[in-house]
Parts: sequence; C-alpha cells; structure tokens
Amino acid sequence: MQSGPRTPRERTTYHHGALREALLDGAREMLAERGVEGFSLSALARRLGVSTAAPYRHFADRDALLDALCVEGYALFGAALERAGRTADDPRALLHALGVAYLTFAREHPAVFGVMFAERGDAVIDAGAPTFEPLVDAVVAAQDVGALPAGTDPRVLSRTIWASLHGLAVLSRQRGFVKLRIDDDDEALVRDALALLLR
Amino acid sequence: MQSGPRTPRERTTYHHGALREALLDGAREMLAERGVEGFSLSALARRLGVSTAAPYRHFADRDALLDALCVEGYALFGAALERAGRTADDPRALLHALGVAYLTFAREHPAVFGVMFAERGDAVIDAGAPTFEPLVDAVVAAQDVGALPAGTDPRVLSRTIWASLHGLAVLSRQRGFVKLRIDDDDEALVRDALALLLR
DNA sequence: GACTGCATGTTGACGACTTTAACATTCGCC
DNA sequence: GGCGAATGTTAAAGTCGTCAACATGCAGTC
Repeated sequence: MQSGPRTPRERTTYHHGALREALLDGAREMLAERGVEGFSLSALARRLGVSTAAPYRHFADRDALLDALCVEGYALFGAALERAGRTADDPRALLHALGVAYLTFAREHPAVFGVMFAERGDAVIDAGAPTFEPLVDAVVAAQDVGALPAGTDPRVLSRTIWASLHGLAVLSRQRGFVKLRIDDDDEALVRDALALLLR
Repeated sequence: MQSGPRTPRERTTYHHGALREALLDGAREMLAERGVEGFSLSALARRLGVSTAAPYRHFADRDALLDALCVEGYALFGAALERAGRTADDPRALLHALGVAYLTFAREHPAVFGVMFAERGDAVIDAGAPTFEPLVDAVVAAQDVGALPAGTDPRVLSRTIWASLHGLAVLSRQRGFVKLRIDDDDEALVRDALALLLR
C-alpha cells in the first residue's frame, strides 16, 4: 500500500494504490534524465513495477500524460513567476526578476519546458494562459513609471518582452549563444536585454 | 536510372541511383507534411520504394539524416537572411528585413526550423554559426547610425536582438500569442519589437 | 456479512519503428 | 574480363504504443 516507488519495485498488492501520481512523478524524473526523445511509457511502467498497459487506465495515451505534465508545468511556472514578482517593488526590478525567473525555470526544468512549448493540443495552450499574466501586469506598471512607452498597447509590449525572454531561454538552453562566443549567466542575459528594451 | 520518386515507386534497376538525395528530399517533404513526430525512416524508405535498411548505407541512423537536414536548413536560412539584407540600405530597414526574413523562414519551414533548434549534436551547432553573421553585421551598422548604443559589445546586442526575433518566431509558430489575444502578421511583430529595441 | 459493480491491474498480442548482420547486385577501375 | 567497393535486399532482434480480454479487489447495498 506504499506510494510510488522510484526503482523497479515489486508490489505485494494487486493494485498499485497511487499509480496516477507515480506515473506523473516518474515521467517527470524520466523526462529530466533522458529528455523527451528518451521518454517511454513502457520504460516508465517497468520502472514502476507495473504492466505496460496499466498507464492506460489513467491516461488516454502517451501524449495525454505529457499534456498533464505540461499543465502541471504551467502551474509551477506561473507560481515561480508570481513568487519572483513579489520580491520586487520597482517596475524595472519587477521585470528583471520575472525575466530571471523565466530563464531559471527553463534551465532547471529543461525537458518540461521543452514539452510545454512544443506543439501540443489546444487544452494545453489554454492551461498556459494565466501563466503569463504577471508579465502583462509588470509591463503596465513599467508604462506607468515611464520605463515603457505609455501610448502603446500593453499587449503589444508584453508580447515583445515575452518573446525576448523566451528567445533567451530557448537559445541559451540549447547552447545557441555558443555561436556568438559569449556564455553569460541568466542574470546578465536578462540585464542586457532589458537595458535595450526599457528606457 | 531516374532520380528520386515522390510516391511509392517501383524501380527496374537494383540500385536506386540517387538515394541519398531522394532521402533528403523525401525527408524534407515528410517533415513538412507530418512534423518531426510523424517522421519515420521506414515510411520514408517505403515511399521511395526501397528497403528499410537501405537508408543506412547513406546515414548512420535516423538522427544523422535529421542532422543533415539541419545543416541544409542552416544554409537555406542563412541565404534567406543574406538575400533579405541586400534589399535594404538603411540599418534600421536592414534589421527589419532580417527580422521579417527570420519569421518568414520559421513560418515557411516550421518542421525544419523546429528540428534545427531542437537539441542536436555539436556538429549541427557548428554548422549554424555562419547563419547569424548578417545579424551581427546589421547590429554594428545600427550602432554606427546611433540606432543602437555605441558603447555596448555588439555581440551582446546581437544576442538580445537575435533572442527577440527567435522568441517571436517560436511563439507565433506555436500559437503562443493566442494567450494575448493578438494575431498580427510577421511584419507587425517585427516592427513592434524593433520599435522597442532601437532608438 | 455476502453480493455485486466498477475502478484498476495483468496477459498476450498486433503492427510500426530503429537498427544490425548476412547476403546480392552492380559500378568503376585495373 | 575480373574484382573490390558501393549500394541494395532479406531477415531478424528488440523496443515501443496500444488494445482487447481477463483478473482482482474496493465500496457500497441488501
């Protein structure tokens, strides 16, 4: 009756007891260890000491499990952004904190981050919607103090800043900046980007 | 002795004659039609009317074929950027043209673009290096006319602008901006971004 | 407390995929 | 003309995703 095991673990009970959570936990681990390409439902079931058909009692298919992980990821991501935002008072510092949190999340959960922003169903996209609200709020605050042009649609500004952060996250995650022969940390990446974006 | 067929095509000769090119062409098509997930070496071989083992005479494995496609893609991408750059004289117009070309390439070759910037080997990353030189050159030119701060390392500026464009490309490609309820075209995305980045 | 239904697991199988080893054919060169 | 290397084929192993048929046990009812 114990909960999700982490290594190929033999069960005494016929029912696992908490397979759904164990699948999510295990999938998260396997994703972190092997990446999306190396993620296999069969291997996951094996690791949990359960038959390869068992996961289908909890998820329609492999993609549904990944979708669930995405939704979970968006919640984590949104929480991280919101937490980071609370420490800052100045709108510039706020945007900086959000940016660093953005890159940090991408660096700490590279596989989940990758899956979250890969081609997924509409349900996943909808789940992601609230995640980025802190960013829009911060942009509006920055407009109020003149750090961003007041006359422009805040959604347009948010989109640009979001894209900049996202691009930094994606490119640094896959060592894209190696091509420019600079290898700065998240802090510097965000600082330099905001130096250009804000006034 | 004819070259690569596009549909399951029967051959009269034992040797295909141009299997390597046919594989690359076919892979490009299949990638465009079905995306990376839907890309299968077996299906490709079948479509070319060749055994499933045949591709292994030309590529070490599935990934090697995709790598080759990436290298090809970088060349195409770089050429597109360079071509777009030639039409503009003003550095601001130059950056704008490069940006639009960036988004256009991502939109027209979404699958290849995705593979190019997915986690790939070092060889692929090296192959991508020259692709982004036009961008660095344009940044320097923009510094000269005061559109970008002159005192800053151009590589740092390039990195920021590159990330912005890349983020725009990635997020608009996967409908990320749906969350902000705006659905502009590439032109508008780039214009708004550069309005913030340049002075 | 036995009965029963539903959630949850297992078994076994199918078809597709990647990859390899062993064998066949042909091209190009001496 | 002959021969080796390049390029195909066949057959197989091993993995994976998925499903149908069957087994088990938990929960609630009489």
